[in-house]
Amino acid sequence: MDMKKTKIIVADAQELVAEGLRARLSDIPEFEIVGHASTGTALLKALATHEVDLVLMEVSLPGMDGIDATRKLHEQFPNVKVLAHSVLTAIEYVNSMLIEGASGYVVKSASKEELTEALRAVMRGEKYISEEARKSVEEGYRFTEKRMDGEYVGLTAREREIIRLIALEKTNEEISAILFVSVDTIKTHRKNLMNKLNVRSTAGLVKYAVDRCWI
Amino acid sequence: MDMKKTKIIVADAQELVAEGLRARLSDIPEFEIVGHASTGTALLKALATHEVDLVLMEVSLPGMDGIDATRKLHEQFPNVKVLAHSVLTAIEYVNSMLIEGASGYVVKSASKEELTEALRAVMRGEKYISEEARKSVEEGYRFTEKRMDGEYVGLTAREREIIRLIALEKTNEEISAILFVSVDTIKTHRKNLMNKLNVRSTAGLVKYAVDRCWI
DNA sequence: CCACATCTCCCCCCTTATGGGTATTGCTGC
DNA sequence: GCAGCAATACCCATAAGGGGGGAGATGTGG
Repeated sequence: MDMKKTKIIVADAQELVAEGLRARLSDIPEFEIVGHASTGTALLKALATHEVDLVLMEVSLPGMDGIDATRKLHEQFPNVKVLAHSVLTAIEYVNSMLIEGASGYVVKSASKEELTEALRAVMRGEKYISEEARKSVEEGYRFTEKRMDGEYVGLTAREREIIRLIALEKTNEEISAILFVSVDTIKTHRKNLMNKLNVRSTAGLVKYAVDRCWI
Repeated sequence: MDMKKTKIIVADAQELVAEGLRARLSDIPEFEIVGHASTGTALLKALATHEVDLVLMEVSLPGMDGIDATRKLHEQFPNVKVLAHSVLTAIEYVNSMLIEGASGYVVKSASKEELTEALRAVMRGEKYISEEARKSVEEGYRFTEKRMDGEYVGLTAREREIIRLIALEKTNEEISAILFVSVDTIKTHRKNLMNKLNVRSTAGLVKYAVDRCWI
């Protein structure tokens, strides 16, 4: 019999989700939810003081999102495992989380059984990816020509700055004024962003920014 | 002593939120969560068979959103109270919910105490609106010239169809082909949408559509 | 040192969107 | 029947976005 419980922190903007998870896992003795963080920054702070085995990480987090939080987490706490836990299943998010070191990706609508199975798999050192996420990634590759190489391209800091301003309804000219660069530079960044994210208009960029809570 | 419990259904895309609410209200005997619906359609179906006093309604719901669901709910079940429960606090959502007959608007980050207070107020026949939502509405009026009259302008069915297609990265020409109308018509709708929602670009329209889960 | 990535800026050309009108049709409510 | 609204369509114009290319200035890491 295993006396050592797996200590879990839930990173999710909504505390209600954490409470729901706590209720859901309450009768499974091997797991214990020891805390909740509603932002990436709060999560890193909590990890510094608590002993934690695993983080159930939402991708959409205000401030620092789940992808960035996972990167920083693995730099500072390489032994803490991360299981992504989100409604988003688009290829960009799944790939980003796995690249940053997540051990799996469970959709938020997963049943109690699937969730516990995923948690156990991750603690055994295996990967677990929900069917929906896996399917979405496959279809993402099927319907795009730009990603057939299988390589994920992350955004640079500058690109994030710009996509955020785009989502805030700024025009290229306004953005160029804010960042003190030429309008052509913004146009170039915009083109690069659309190529990287495989979208064809402002709408796609905005959706990406909103999904990642960059609003 | 009141023997009659208030029967509540939670309408939220995430079942985890419903579980969190159940856990949160479990030690308050006057309330009982009798069900959960993850879409507006499912909610109306559940109301037809269950006896319910109040619906805790998320604004963002897949399929039929919370605003439409509240309208239909009040047509079919005028005695069921609705308490909006969402992360969104933008003026459009708060006003829309209240106009459609919601008795209050509680933010999702509200404490257990605030939530129970809101539930009790609504069951007494009073209105309850969270501070954040109230503030957002006031500021919405302060910073816009187009809404100073205080009148909320709802979107028509056609406008929703079009804003959805815009958010799906369609161009005006593609939308016109899908709906079998002229490009000029789409342009007109687009202009009307931007005026009604008080945004100045595609980005604003996309954010609105995403927030309402029209994706 | 070289390779690589990032950020910057420029060229050309074309499409699309935005903002101001006006106007017709049909439907609904008074 | 008339007022009001929704949906349709057109005119004018300018502003903004989108797609192709190239290219110099950094800094970082192998």
